[in-house]
Amino acid sequence: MREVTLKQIAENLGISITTVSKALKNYSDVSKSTKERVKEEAKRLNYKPNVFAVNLRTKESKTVGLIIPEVVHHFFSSVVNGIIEQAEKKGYLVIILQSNESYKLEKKQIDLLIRKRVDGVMMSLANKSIDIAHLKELQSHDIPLVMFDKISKMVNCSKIIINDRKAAYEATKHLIDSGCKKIAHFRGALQPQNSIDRFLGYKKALEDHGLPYDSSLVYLCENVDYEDGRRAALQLLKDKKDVDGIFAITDMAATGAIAVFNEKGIKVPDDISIMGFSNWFLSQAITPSLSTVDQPGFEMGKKSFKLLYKEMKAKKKGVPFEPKTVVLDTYVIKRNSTK
Amino acid sequence: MREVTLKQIAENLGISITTVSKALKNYSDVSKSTKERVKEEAKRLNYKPNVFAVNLRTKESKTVGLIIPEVVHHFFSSVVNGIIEQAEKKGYLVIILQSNESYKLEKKQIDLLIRKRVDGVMMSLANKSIDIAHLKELQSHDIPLVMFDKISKMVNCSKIIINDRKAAYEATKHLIDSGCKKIAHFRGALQPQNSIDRFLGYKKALEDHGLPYDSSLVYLCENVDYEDGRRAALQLLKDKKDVDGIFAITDMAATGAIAVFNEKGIKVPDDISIMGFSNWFLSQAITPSLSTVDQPGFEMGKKSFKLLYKEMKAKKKGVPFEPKTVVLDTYVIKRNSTK
DNA sequence: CTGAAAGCGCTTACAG
DNA sequence: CTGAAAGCGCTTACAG
Repeated sequence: MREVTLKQIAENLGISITTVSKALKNYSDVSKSTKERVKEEAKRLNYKPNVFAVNLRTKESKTVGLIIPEVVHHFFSSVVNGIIEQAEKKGYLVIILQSNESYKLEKKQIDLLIRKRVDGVMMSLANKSIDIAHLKELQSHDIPLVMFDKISKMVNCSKIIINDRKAAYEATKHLIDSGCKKIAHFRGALQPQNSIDRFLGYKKALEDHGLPYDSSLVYLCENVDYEDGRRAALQLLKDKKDVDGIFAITDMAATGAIAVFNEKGIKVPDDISIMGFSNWFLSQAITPSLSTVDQPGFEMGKKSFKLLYKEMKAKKKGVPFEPKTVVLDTYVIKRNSTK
Repeated sequence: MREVTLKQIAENLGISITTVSKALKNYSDVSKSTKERVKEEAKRLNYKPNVFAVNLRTKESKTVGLIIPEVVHHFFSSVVNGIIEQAEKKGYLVIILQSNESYKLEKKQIDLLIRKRVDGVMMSLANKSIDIAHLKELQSHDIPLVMFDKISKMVNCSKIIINDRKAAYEATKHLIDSGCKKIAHFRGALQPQNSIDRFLGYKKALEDHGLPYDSSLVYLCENVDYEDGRRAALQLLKDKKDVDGIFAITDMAATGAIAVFNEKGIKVPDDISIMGFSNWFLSQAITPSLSTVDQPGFEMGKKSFKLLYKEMKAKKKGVPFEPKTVVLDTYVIKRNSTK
């Protein structure tokens, strides 16, 4: 099937390409009757504008890029969902790339998106990204950028985040309020800001409530996953620390711990209370169901695109745009892994 | 920052645009020294070809579309992962769209991808899609199509599937082999082929092993999710059917059932064995861990792109391409929810 | 080995 | 109200 062009419509109707183009775009300087004839013919031929040509002329692709550390991940897939739903409403398509938490790959993906001339980029930083040269490069091409969840304070762009420290504080406080006296923390890698912030929130909550902070109760979960949670829980048992509560950095790590306790016949929450973080689907499906902190992924995705859209629109109009930082609310969800 | 063009390089070097273009693409009819000069200057200026112009000339976008029912879904996100990893290797970008299991939306997404002139499309059919006019439309534009998991037999295109009937047969057989005598089935909606096939596999396994098929032991889980599994399990208990095994259409439904039994003090697998389907991450994290059938999402994504790539290449060369159907292996994974 | 020229299919400033 | 023309930035068949 030969693709239909403006030229073909023009020839069929015996008018110029210019007029056809303007008629289809409802320019005011085209007569009503001509518009009707053109639109009818376009419909009849099932005309679809050649986006390649439109892109070249308008210097816009109506496409945005999204870089996330991992696709197979409840939180990020929720973000993706929020983004593509919102983008669709505004007629934008979304190209998704993965960084696999690698700095090198993230750099490569940014470069791909620059080459592709996307109209904007949304991203959550890879754990191993320290340098931000690639983001500066992106911005030097005048491509609007929005960061979410894992951000860099060094980059001047819009950001959508939660208050990790506060959220972790409240999670820990929930354990304290329910009677825990000796609370361990399964923390994430040393690098990422949100791992640091959650740790600090935990520490602060202890201090504010008269519980001594003990660094030997902090276990490292490098990958914040199920296996890490299992390992940390087994180590905790070996250490015989007599802990009565755990605040885990993610639901996955918390789930690993619960699995270990279930196997060993240790009762959750009677013997030990467990608090997760994120409110992944998982947390309501395990036994006992997991108390956690809700992290609004879908909302974060939606807001990310909305902000990006605003910036793209401002850029198009040549209006200056002031980057914004939006902090989304989180809240503790009590289930059966805490008293 | 003004974008660098071939013209600029040509002017800087005092040669023609043609030669610059050819030098950068390593045409054999350009002198070595010119190539070197051009490449050096391109690098110095950080030249990036304008893809919009390249697309227009080559009529290729190096972009493919992907339509899935839901992004937030372990299986589909695994497929997405396989696809974008493979696409990246070949220099393709992936646009992801969601159908939300709706026929109308699926149609719209197909239309978007046609307009966008993607080089190819991969998709898993929405549950509510019966009509295939939109897929015919896609093919009439000569855009290669690969379907995976949920396919339509009416469309002549490459397909990547599993043998649902066989997989369900083996899952049921596993229950029988472990001693179950009265096995219920939590089935999916009546429409989708894979829901039908899994039901048929269940039925066939009973018949082949001398167990009577009893339609009152088949419970409908319209959305094949956690809530459906809970509902079905509660109904099953109410019905007092004295069942000693359940084959659930998905891990989610199985997980809902396990949660109900855990709450009611019914021992899994001692009182009742449960078999899931898909091997989502979830299934190893719950207590007891869930026996299931592994459904290779990542592999399916990889293969989907590979086949699509072959077809796109054939099309470009003008070589005829014969659609293939690939059936991926599945296997039973025994965990603690069965004896 | 180099380059002038046509053309991909649009959009839009401008002339009439 | 209509249309000729320029131009977006490439690629490539062709001439020299």
